[in-house]
Amino acid sequence: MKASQIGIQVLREMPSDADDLAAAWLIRGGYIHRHASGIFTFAPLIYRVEKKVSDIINEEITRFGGIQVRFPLLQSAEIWKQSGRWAVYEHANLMFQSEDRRGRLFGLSPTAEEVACDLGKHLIRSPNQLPLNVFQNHMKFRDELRPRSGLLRSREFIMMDAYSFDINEDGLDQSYRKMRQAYHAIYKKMGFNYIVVQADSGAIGGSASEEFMAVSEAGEDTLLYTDEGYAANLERAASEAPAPARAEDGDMEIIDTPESETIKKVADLVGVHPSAVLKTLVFDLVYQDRVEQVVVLIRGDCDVNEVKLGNHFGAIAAQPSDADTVRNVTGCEPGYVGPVGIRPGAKMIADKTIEGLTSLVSGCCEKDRHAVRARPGRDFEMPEVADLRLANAGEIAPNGQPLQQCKGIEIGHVFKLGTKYSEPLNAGVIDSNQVFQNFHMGCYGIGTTRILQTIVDQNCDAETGIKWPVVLAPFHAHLIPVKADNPEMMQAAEDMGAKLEALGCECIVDDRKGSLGSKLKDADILGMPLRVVFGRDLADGKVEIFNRLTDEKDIVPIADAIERLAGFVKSELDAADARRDAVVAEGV
RNA sequence: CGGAGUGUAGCUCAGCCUGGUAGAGCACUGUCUUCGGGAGGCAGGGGCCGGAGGUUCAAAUCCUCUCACUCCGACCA
Repeated sequence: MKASQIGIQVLREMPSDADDLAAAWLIRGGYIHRHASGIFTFAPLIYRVEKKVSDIINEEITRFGGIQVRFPLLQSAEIWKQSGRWAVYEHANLMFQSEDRRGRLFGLSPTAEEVACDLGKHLIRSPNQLPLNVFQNHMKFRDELRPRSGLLRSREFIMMDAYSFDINEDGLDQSYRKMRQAYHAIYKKMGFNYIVVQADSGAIGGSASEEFMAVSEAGEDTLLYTDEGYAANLERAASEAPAPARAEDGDMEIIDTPESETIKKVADLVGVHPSAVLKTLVFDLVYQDRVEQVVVLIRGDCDVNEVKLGNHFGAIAAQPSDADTVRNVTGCEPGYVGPVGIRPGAKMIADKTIEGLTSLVSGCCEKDRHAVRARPGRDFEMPEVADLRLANAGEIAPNGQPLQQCKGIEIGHVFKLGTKYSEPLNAGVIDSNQVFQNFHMGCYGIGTTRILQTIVDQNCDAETGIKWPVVLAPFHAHLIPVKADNPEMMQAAEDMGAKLEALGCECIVDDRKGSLGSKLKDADILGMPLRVVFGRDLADGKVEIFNRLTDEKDIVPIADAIERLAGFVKSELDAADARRDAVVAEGV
């Protein structure tokens, strides 16, 4: 393929507004072009990568039992209302919604549980047809409040989404494990550095859920993990809270604490550790049809995990209430709220960190005053207790090991949905006992376009550019004749290109005019793993070959160059397959 | 949705405060000289200065309103 004929345009400077290095390289390399906020055009080179990524995904999902289908992008509001998610997405304002000419409501698919469930309902008439696992690799639309980081959070993207149908939980377990295995095969083959973490189910819902996270500083998710066995998204992670400071018992007393609206100020003023202070917060619980408030009690040195709180009450979301709401609920100024003296009838809940504490500094719902030596159960009623605490690095995980922290990009997610969708959509089959059973469903997502940028993220440096791994590179070798108008150099490059292609090494011949320096610079940025320069050594029948992945440079005869380049490509592709095969061999 | 910014050539930006013929570098076209890590000369093409109103003899520049985009936060497969 000739470089002049496939629309290559490398920018001289970094795009000024990119917040993400990998996105900046993709834009600068001319791989992607921003059309509007969170919407991109894919140029020919990145399209080739997308194709390779999709091929690997489709092949492995198929290997592990998936069967490819196509779901509508434009989906009727009716089915979303049946599952109850129209309101969820409306609340988040996340779905592109519009009307047809007759005023019927439609939404652009942000995900496809409803239509998948509907397909299952029509396709499956007998338990003998189970399990079924249908998947597609297609566009998704989400009207993100704030698109950012190039392809990592865009409003239009490609996602592989799979939906499994089983007749009972054991079947679902099996389907779930197979997909999990398929994911490992896919990410190993692509060469990702990733970990699997326990996750919150979010708007999709369901029980078990795990995320596949590419380890990256550019990631939006914070992950907590231990050396062996435990890893979780911060919003889901559990840990033991550090032991609280000892506090002196005694009778409760109300004291003056002027201008002490924060935990730190109160603790300093009274002369205790923050862990001896009771933190009292008011949250809005957002439901489909209403918003309620709840007062949360937690130890002063800990923070509330809003996801855990929302999940506990089955709410769509939990968020801190504004100051006026706090006043309405508690009858006092924010900063001095406490269970002591709170307006009667307020709904309350306590985090586990409060259990067993006998002497706390607490707000007493009077401005500039606090209660000291307040005892739960004696000085105020102890409400329901739950784990609502945000875990921190350094604390002890459920497996007894200390938690470490890193950032991650979510490149895949697996969910056990159970009957969350099949029940409201009335989807299922009659089992062998003549009893109707709702499908036990699983759903599974891989961010295909997100992978494109994540691969760059893990395979680039800030100074020179991208270094595509061989399995996903748009082309394997970048052939550069020093002078494009020198017939011998051009001919040599084209000859070698043809021979390499025949051996499975995809080539791009840089036939563009321009100095060698500028072409090498472009090659650095574009990041093909192999490079050949046809120049002064051609007189001796030699070329310079350069391996960007190993940094090896050599001047060798043309025939040797062909052998080494094709050999390298083959060994890299074989290695990728071997990584995949190792996963397959593990079995399910 | 809160906060902070930015819209001038394909890209990066200057000009705006203090109104007076629309600029630079890169990219692009032609040409000559170069020719192994972003070469140089000459000649060119490319703009309703985001849009709409206003003020003015005169607006990229001042005023009002709008739209778009970016960053931080909130939110989020």
